[in-house]
Amino acid sequence: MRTVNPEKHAARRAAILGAAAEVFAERGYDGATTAAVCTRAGVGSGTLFHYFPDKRTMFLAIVTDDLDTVTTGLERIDRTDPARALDGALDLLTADLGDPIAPGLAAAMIQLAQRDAEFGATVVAKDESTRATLAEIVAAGRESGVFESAVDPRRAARWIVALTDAGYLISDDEEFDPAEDGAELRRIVAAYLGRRAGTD
Amino acid sequence: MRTVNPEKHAARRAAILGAAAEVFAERGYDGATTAAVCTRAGVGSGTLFHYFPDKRTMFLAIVTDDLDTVTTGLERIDRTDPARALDGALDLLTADLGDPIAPGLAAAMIQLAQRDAEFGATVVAKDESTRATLAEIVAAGRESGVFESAVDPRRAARWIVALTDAGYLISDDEEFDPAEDGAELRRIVAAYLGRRAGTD
DNA sequence: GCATTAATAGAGTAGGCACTACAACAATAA
DNA sequence: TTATTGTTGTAGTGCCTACTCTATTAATGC
Repeated sequence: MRTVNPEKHAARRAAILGAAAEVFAERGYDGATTAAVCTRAGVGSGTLFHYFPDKRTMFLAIVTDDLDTVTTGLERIDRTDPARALDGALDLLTADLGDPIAPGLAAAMIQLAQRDAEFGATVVAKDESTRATLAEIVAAGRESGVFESAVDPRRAARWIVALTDAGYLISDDEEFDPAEDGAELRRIVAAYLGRRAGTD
Repeated sequence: MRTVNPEKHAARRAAILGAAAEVFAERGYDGATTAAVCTRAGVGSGTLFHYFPDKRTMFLAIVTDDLDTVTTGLERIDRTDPARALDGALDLLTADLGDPIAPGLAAAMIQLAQRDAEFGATVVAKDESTRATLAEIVAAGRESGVFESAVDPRRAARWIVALTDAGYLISDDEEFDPAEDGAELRRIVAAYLGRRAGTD
């Protein structure tokens, strides 16, 4: 008999996923070849398909992990103070702004979501929960008077998510600085919501 | 003898480009097949490659046309009044917000720009000229006191472009409304720049 | 009408793709 | 050691890709 070594298995799997994420980010979903992933991960194709049944599953594993981190994080946010809750939400949404593969991965996601109905549905679902949480925070902030602008909470939530997405798209720019531009993003959101001075 | 009919040639070429734009938007650059373009345009592959030497040239023709429209438009903007100039620039940047193929095309652009150095350079160049124009408008507005926030003009220009890009990203959403959300985008920019009330 | 040649379709081609079959290997349990 | 079984690499396999070749059609000038 021989038993499985779950640690080694998980480590190898993670290494392949890391290499795959880089390739997907650089070449997009269709542009990424399994051969390129094998080369970068330093494994043969037999090994690759021993760990993952197909290319699509590999991509889903990368992306849904990232999305889950955000959505579960948002659920755990303490919403008693709207200003703090907003800060926490923005922290989560902008957590990977410094990651160089983030913009490419985001573009690949958009691409596949448009064609793959099942994948698109899961992305929309995750997005919806993010928006719902943000909308609640915005609504609470307006009621308590912390946010003074007359924004529609749902529309505001959509735009805040879009704004963070936009951050990822420009994050491969030479002039982009994760810290500075992260702060700028917060300033834009604060101005948009009419956040009272001294609450940040 | 027989001469070329430039009108018919141009018309056919435009028809193929239109079909190609749809396919590129739906499937991304690598996902789009020339066969799919042929089917949608209703031509054989021989015809397709009679009009375009290869797939890449086809994509460049679509994208550079779009980019040129924006950059040349921005150059022609009357910059005497910063508030009006900003409005005009935003009009140009958000002109295609209602176009259903815009988000897919944008994603395909990002994807190819990351891998194709020459194409990436032209995209960056166009982007740079857009940013430069916006930065000038923002700087002028700050000097004249129309924009009251202490923003860095270049950074603000980058984020305004990012914000319009964000608009395209969410424009395939069910809840998206070109008119309403276009207005919301202007509100965000106005709040961000601290635009004095009554100037819009 | 006739010659010329642009325009077009469609079969064909070489290469690259995701994925598989399989043999060899290596780690464990007895 | 030996049997067992997860793990790995190599050499495919058939399909799909961008693109080409060639024969045919049809529009023009004389």
